[in-house]
Amino acid sequence: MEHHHLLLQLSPPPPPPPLPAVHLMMSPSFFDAGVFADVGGDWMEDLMHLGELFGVGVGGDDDDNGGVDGRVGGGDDRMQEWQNNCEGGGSPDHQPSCGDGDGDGDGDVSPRDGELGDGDGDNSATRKRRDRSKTIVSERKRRVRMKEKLYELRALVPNITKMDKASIIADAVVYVKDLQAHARKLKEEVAALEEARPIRPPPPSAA
Amino acid sequence: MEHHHLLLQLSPPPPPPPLPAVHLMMSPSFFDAGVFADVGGDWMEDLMHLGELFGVGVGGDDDDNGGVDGRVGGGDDRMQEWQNNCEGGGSPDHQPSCGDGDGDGDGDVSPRDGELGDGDGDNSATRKRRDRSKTIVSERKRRVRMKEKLYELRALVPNITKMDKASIIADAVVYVKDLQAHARKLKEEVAALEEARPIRPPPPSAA
DNA sequence: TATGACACGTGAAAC
DNA sequence: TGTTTCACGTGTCAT
Repeated sequence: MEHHHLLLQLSPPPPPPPLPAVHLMMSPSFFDAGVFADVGGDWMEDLMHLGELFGVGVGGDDDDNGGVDGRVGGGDDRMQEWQNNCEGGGSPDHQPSCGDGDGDGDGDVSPRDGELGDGDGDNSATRKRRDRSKTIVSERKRRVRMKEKLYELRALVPNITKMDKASIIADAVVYVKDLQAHARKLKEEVAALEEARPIRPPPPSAA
Repeated sequence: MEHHHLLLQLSPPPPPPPLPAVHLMMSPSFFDAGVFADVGGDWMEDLMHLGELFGVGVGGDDDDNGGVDGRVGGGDDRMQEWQNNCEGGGSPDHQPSCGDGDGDGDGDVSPRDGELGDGDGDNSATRKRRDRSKTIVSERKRRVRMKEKLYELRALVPNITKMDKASIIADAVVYVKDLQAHARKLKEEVAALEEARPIRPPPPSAA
């Protein structure tokens, strides 16, 4: 714990340092020889989908940020670490992340599909592969979106102690409580002050 | 098999709506016959670790929440979905979630260890298994902690539009901005009001 | 049927 | 050393 990282303590408006410089790297095994080794021919759609996040392929809504407010944190999109892309590479078939007992043999198509049908390269295995990589991209977008929201929340809270995701939310919680209490106190103070002088209703100043 | 789980649906905090009734279920295959089928003898520590979350084993700091304030959301610990517990069960060895090319044959010891040494059941494989399940539990605790922080943040924000994790944070962001603007306006209003009456400095009511 | 949200386990990395 | 945080891919459920 203690995670010193950098603890930059940025004030809300000014340039937001993109958070502790976590992971930020690109594994050399991506775009490596092993990726294009024994796969048949449909690795392209995987790369297209996987590349959506970078903005290289489709001009997409990568930076969603248009939901809450105007400007927020700025583009702090970063590249993640592609550990072992696990798809399109050495093991084309799914390794379902756990021994699931293979009770449901619904899919489980023959591996290394693609050139065994010769004519139709769009059998169920290819289709499954395709929308799997689409799911991966969607999930990654979802993660990025939540992280951005977390960053703008962090940018609003003045006293950040730690940079953990959970600690950011915790600090935001105490800050919101403080702010609520402060606003309430201020409000009743202004009420008492106005009550002391009934004449001249208060200048509304700003609507 | 198609283990349909059960969907126990216990409601965590009584007064506040417990969030969208997300997943909340317990698979019947946990504590099932398959778990104790062919594993040798060291499944106990796994269950002990895995059971820490429930509070059955170790009297631990499951409900961390004691960091921010007094009461907040209450203990909204809930049980997660144990899809296929993947550890200690049918496949004792690791299925590393992806074909990692097995370039590092560091571990990969013979499965069903534990009673083959008779005297020392603590070889490297067992040790690795053990601290792996410990990592799993730690990670799960981390997830629960962050979720709880998110819930108390949600409890503070009055106008919640959606129940998504990202939307909760987004609504909290706009609420904090509103609150800050409101407090600032109130503050200058009270300043103007005090300036209009210099005599008798206002009793601070609550110092 | 397809998409979104979620919890999970897991390797890497920072402490 | 071990612990903790993180992003990832994946299966499942609900819309």
